[in-house]
Amino acid sequence: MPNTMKYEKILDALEELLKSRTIQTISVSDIARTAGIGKGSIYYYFPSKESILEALIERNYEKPLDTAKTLARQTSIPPFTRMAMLFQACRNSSSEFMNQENSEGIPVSTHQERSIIHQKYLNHLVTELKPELTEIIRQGIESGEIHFDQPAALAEIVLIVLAVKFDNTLIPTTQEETQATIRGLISLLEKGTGNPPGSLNFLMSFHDDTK
Amino acid sequence: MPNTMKYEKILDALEELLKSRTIQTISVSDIARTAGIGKGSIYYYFPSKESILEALIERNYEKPLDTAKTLARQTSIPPFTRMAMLFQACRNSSSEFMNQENSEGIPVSTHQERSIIHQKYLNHLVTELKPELTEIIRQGIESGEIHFDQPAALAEIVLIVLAVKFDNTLIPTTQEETQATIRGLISLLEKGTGNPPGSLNFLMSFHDDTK
DNA sequence: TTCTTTTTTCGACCATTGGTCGATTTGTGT
DNA sequence: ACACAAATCGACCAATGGTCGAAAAAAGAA
Repeated sequence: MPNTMKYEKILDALEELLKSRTIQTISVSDIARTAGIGKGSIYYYFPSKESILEALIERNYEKPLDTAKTLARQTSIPPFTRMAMLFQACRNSSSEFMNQENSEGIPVSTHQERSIIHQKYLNHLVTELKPELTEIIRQGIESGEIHFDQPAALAEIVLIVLAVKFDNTLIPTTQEETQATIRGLISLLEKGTGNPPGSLNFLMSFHDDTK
Repeated sequence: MPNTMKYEKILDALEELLKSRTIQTISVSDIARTAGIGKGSIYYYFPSKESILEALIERNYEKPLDTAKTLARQTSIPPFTRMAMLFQACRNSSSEFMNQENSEGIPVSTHQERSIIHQKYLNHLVTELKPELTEIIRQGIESGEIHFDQPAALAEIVLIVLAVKFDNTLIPTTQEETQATIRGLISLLEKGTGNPPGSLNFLMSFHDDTK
């Protein structure tokens, strides 16, 4: 508890700098200056520049993912509703600090430079949420709302598609295309889980929020 | 036609070096030395180090993707068979120069460093193959073999899942898990396209090749 | 061939970076 | 007050991506 303060300060500094620049253009000295500490101190808390970024990513994901997890455990709520909530949480966590700039006007190369972040995001989101979504689906199967015999696989498929589409830099497409794909996924889910067409449309709701 | 030779030489050099090291640990001087030319010449053909990598990736993807494309156009072959062939092509192109090392023994951080390559791969594969797979599906719909009203979305979903799972570094899992997910996808496809269970099992065939 | 002009090649050079290190300060227990 | 550990710092280092002007090759022009 003595020194966590400075540790967090470093993360804050990087987070701040990351809003207007890419990791590659941010030097360790920049981080130190922004954090208001000496450069040497940085390496007292982190072994490398890369590790700072990883720690920041971890920090930012923990919160939304944790809430999503506890949310997912509310067995009183019907499975598909919880699924929708989980989607929502995904979406929020994704846009949290990935799309700090409206991605217009940023050259393609800059997108590329963020690849480590995006990859980490994809990995975290899917691996962390897969057990939760699997459990939700399993409960849905038991209660007869979902007809599919491979809950884990289904969970992973859904998460992969959602994560990739939410992070619009991995495969940049227009809003319309993204929506079309999500709609297709829902359609596929309906037929695949034995639900009538349109019954899962409410899963889309998370996607047309304000802004 | 005069100087393409040296251009290719640079790409060859990077490709060679990439087999044993990561991009970040390869300096432009290294590339120059390996290619047997002066460092300055590199910047005569490429504007930046990053661009060399991109050109290399482009070069390596063109071949397998082109064959996959022409393959996909053989309307005489039934849709699902062509789909399987396309999957196969995906798989080959993915393992071509991503997994040059047996990924055992490589620290996680090293995996991360390759993220740009993997991201590029994912993007290329999906965007290039989506129109082709969409067309195949569309034909399958017309011929009554596929019942699904959003061919483009379905194509993208399938490609995303396959591309992510083939590239086992984005979300590293065990072989068994990967297989389980693919099996789930096929299951989902069967139910989603109105085909009897097990009828699309042959799509798995591509996955248990030698080695 | 010889002269001129353009294209290509090169490595010394530069600014900057990630990371190290010993010195110095701050904190803590006795 | 003392000793000892924890924490802080910025000068310093080796190495990097990229620049530049000079010089060699190539290509015309005569």
